[in-house]
Amino acid sequence: MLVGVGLRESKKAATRTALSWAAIQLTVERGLDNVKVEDIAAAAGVSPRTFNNYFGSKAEAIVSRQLDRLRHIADELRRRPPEEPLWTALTQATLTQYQPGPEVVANPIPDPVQWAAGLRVMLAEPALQAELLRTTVIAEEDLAAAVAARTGTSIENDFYPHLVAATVLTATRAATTHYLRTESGSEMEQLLPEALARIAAGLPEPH
Amino acid sequence: MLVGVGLRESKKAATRTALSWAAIQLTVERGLDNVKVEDIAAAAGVSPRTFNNYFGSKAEAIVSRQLDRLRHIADELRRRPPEEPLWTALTQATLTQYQPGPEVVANPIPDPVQWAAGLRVMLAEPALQAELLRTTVIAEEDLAAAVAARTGTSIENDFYPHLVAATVLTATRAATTHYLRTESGSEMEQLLPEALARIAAGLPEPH
DNA sequence: CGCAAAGATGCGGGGCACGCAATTTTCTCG
DNA sequence: CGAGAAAATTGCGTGCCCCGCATCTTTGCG
Repeated sequence: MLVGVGLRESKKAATRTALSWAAIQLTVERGLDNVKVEDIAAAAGVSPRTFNNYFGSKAEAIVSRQLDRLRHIADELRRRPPEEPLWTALTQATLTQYQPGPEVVANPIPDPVQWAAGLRVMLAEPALQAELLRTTVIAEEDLAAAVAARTGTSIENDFYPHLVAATVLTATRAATTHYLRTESGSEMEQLLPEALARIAAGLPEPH
Repeated sequence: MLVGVGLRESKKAATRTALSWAAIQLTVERGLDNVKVEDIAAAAGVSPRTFNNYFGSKAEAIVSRQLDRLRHIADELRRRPPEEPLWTALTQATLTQYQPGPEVVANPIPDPVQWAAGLRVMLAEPALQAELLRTTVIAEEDLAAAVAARTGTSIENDFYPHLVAATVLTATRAATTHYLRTESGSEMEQLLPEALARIAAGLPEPH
């Protein structure tokens, strides 16, 4: 049996997604400490004990979708034509992350304004911030490997690929934060290329 | 009464330091989940309940010294002469972090090799990684403010100071990781300037 | 010296993470 | 198809953590 196509695999994936999605939704609605693991499990139609078979903590469940998305960046980078300049490829690869996936389209948000407000509250939770940062470090490994492959550097001995990966992911985080801080004068599709362009230019002082 | 010089203040600071130090030491020795809050409190000569008056979690206690050190970077940056180029000042400011403070000199490590090994195990703990990353984000605010002051940009409206602060702190983290990953061919005093120089040059591919 | 403010402590509760063993579901192969 | 193997789900019990509240002790100040 090929991996990923059996009934088992698809059910597991579905449960995992349901748990993560339920965790996010409930947290955005009520706030993190008004959501018990019991609630999340119930919303996903599964026993409380099963929740911890999939995730080690509430925070991990909430953050898992973000981790999945960050992991795609490395894949996208590998997919870019090799003759493309590195920073062009990196910019394009990171931008793919902001195209809404099918699962978001399928689940339309009832009240976008209220949702955005809840999201901010959620992201202000220290425990979630910490876990969220950890996802970028995990994805960093993948991205560093892809950068190493593209630039002919070594993932084990060279500092370069790690530094580039860390910097790129930091730039996306900084762009996101800026986007949330200011009441969005500009969109991510504009902010992120700007950030990466600045970095590729060596972050010179403005004007 | 001036802040910070009363008996009360100094006792509080001492207790805080003792708790954090005990938490680190015990964790390096035995591993995170073989250390109970009770143990840390006992080692610091204080009741278990008091521990949580100072820190919200074990992780926070362990990480608090690192946070203190990162906070100094912004102060150091402000102390650099204003005519100094930005990236020179940033490099110097971050380097001060690696001069061992008086409390480390006073408490000599019995077995440096074993200590280093324990440190690695400790830093591999997911919960600690997460909390450690959070400290950099907290320090990032301070640093961004200092960068804004030096470059005449706005902490509220401009993206630039945040991007610079985030990138610099990420570089120090990447350098630390590289230092721990490779069995230290080079020291931090060499690695960190290299990282910042690469960034100031726009991270070009190494020929 | 005595009162007010602030910190330390003890107690108790809610909840989370996880090990273990039993049970149900899915897969594989004769 | 059907039986046994493999894997996932579940229930139960445990240890610990974090925090609120009330009380007691220490420090600060006039």
